[in-house]
Amino acid sequence: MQEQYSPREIEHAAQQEWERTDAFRVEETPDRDTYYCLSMFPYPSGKLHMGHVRNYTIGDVIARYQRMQGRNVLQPMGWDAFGMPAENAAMNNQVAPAAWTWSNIDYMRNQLKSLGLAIDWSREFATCAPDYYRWEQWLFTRLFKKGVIYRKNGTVNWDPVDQTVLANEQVIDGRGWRSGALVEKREIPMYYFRITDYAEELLSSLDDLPGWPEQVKTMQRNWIGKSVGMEVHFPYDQASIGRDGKLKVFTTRPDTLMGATYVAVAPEHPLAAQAAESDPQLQAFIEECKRGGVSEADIATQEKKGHATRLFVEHPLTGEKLPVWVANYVLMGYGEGAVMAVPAHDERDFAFASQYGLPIKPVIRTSAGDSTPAPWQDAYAEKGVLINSDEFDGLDFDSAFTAIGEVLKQKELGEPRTQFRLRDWGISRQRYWGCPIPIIHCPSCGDVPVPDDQLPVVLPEDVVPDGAGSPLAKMPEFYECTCPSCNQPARRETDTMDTFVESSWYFARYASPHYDKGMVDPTAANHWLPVDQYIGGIEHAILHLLYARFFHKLMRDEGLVDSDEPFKNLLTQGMVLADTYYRIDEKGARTWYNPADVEVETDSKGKVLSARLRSDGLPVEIGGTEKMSKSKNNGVDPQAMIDQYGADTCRLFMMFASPPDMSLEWSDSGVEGAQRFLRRVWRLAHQHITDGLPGALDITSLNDAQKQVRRATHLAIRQASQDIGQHHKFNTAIAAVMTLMNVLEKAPRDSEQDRAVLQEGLETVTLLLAPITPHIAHTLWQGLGHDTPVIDAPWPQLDESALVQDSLELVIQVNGKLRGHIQVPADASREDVEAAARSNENVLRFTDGLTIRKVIVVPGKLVNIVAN
RNA sequence: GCCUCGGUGGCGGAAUUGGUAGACGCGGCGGAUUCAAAAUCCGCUUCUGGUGACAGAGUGGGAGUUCGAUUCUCCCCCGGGGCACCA
Repeated sequence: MQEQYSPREIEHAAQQEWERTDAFRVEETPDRDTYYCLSMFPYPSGKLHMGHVRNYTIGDVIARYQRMQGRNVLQPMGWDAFGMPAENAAMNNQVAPAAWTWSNIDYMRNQLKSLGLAIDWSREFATCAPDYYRWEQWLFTRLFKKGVIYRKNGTVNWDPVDQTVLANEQVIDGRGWRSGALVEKREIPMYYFRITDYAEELLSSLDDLPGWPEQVKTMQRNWIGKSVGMEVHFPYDQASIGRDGKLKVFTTRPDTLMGATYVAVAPEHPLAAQAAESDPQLQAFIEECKRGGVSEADIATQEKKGHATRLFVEHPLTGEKLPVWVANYVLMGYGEGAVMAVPAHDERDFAFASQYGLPIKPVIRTSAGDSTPAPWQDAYAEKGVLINSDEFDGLDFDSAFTAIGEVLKQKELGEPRTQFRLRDWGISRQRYWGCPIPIIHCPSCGDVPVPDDQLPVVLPEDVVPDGAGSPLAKMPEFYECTCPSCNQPARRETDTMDTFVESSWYFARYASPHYDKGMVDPTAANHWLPVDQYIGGIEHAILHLLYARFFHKLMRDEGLVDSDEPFKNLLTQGMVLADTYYRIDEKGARTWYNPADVEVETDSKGKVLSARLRSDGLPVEIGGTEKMSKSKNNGVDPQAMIDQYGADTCRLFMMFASPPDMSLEWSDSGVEGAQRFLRRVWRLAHQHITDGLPGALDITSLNDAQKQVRRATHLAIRQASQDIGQHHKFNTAIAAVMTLMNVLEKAPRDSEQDRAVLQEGLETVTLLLAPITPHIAHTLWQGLGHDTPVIDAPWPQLDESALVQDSLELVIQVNGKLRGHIQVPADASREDVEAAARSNENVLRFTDGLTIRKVIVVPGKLVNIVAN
């Protein structure tokens, strides 16, 4: 072992040895305990950012720790390779998305390898490869035939200038991000997954996931949003529009039905369109509602507006005429796209009724009384006894629910129903760089799925999109085809799939990544699945994780996997945040500048005053702290840090900075300290090894000093084992090793036994650090005299007897305030402890003139004397 | 707007889940070593008052429960994430 710690050399050597011995390649070995450790695969955006380093180091620490527990650990890596950034890069640089993506993958693969991750690279794949997405298309055709996938209209953001559909991210303040044009809502046909058919199961099986954070399960439950309520029909007979019918609404408060004073429908509701046929003003209002983006955040924060129609519906119980309004706050996507409005007991309806002068009729006795004068009070929404409701007066919520449900059922005007907030998953995208939807539109046969023997539908790879419309729709050589059932000329679907589809099943593909007879090899898939530990950003808590759970169930129902859930344990990593900086051009478009290119001015207290771009010295706007992302250009490239300090230092620094589930504002202050710590470990080990390795440790003949050192070693084992193995708190595990090092550096090294105790300490430091800083651990382990590599060494065992102490220090409090410390024998009785506390000098001083009322003794911890 | 998580020294964070607030590290200050510097080592470092022993205050703000609250309860403020086409 060299005297100087030189990360570059030892990291290179360790990585070469792992590669030479294929150290992380795994196979299905039936007699071994398996552990599938999976980190969310990256989008190949160009370079790694700190969030990636954090994510993959966490995964690697867990994988290596599990290997030291003796398990057969699978840790794969791949690329979520389809997506919008490739199209944007293509437009900016005139490179085809495929070429851009593949070169990013090559660069980022090298970056990942330089981090020394224990990955089985033989299983690597990219989702943009036809032998991957072929099976996605295969599953699509199966599901389409089963009716799990269907076609209907959906609403998208339309940029009238660029003549293209925009993603929500591309709509900023209601305008297209490139054109600056006001965005409109537009209805187009799309394919949908019937995820709502699985809503009940997706909800209930959350209870079978004790290894998931409560926070994520809560968010998913709320997202699925099961509510029990009533479907209520309001009949209408409208000579003016020549149609009869029933307006269906869903309500969770049928007990307030007698207080309904109007109904409101979404602007997209068919009844709104009917009413507008003879009403130009209403027509104009509906047009106005089309302005702006489709995202819920936009819709929910816009001003609540409504417009009366000339239509009326009948109250299902009283027959009273209720006016029909069109309101922009009613969402077409939830329930029936129509609501019954009870202004007296719903805050939003109350505001709307007040604004438009609609009647407010209280029908519930609440804690605020029998009436509902303005302003709104939260108590108005309470459940209570019914009033002003004829035959239902005096009933409480539950009996009113039942009674009103029965009457509605008799009249065939409604019945109890469960409603989910969850909507079916629309997956059609009018984009190029995605998996083609395997459907052929035939004038006589309709939508025909592409037969298995014609899969995959290969995406042409040399296209450079221009940002106007869908490129595939302009390529006859792609879309012209013949119908598989009737052989007549037909047109291939030119939409591609949402990229969430690829990331919904990749975890299963890793079990048999090169299998060419099916989506997965069921034997391999069932060997590895479910994933034992899944690690990824909290930002995926809902969408990705819900879709992956849904897909796993779809695959189960196709007989491809046996398990019900894909991820047994989930660790949601907090995001790495960084400041954002931008400038706005004359069109209103924003250009984002990387924090590395910006100079920040602060006052004497460190408060940020202004920021300017280094290259031109001119000011930039400060956009706040956000997650590192391509779109805000605030990702910090870890490469410079890896080059300067090495992978171990980066890994150590990143793991020491904070616990994995906490969000982290990026700052590199402290990297030096991580490096300094590794140098100290190296130096002590080097000195120890140079002195010659000691003989065996004899724990029966240790002196007090040696016992203290050995106690420190086993305290570190206890702390690190809990922190890494159970709580995934790597920062405190590292702190424990640092504390141990502080002891070892001062430990005596004179006798053979001194040095045997130190040997145990240094071996412990090496083993505890092995998952976190694997390269230095690899070298130290050899130096400490071991032939087998540290990756296969067992995790150190705690010797409880090393922790035993003869005496303890207790805290003495008077009235809860710290007043002193006493040293007592470990086996002292409660009486002895109390007596020692009472006679403490400081206690006497602070209780002087007071009467002692109570003495609380917490064994091994403290004594609190209550006096007044 | 809705759902969810968080807020502790100058900074990152710790606190065995109701029992010594600030572990461990960064930064800062002082010292040793050195011709000098780097590196390394030692000491101090929450705030206020005091030369000091020490005392008081203190975990976003306000109230409460308790012998004792960073931890539990209620109200409020601020920040992060998600909101179905960023991934």
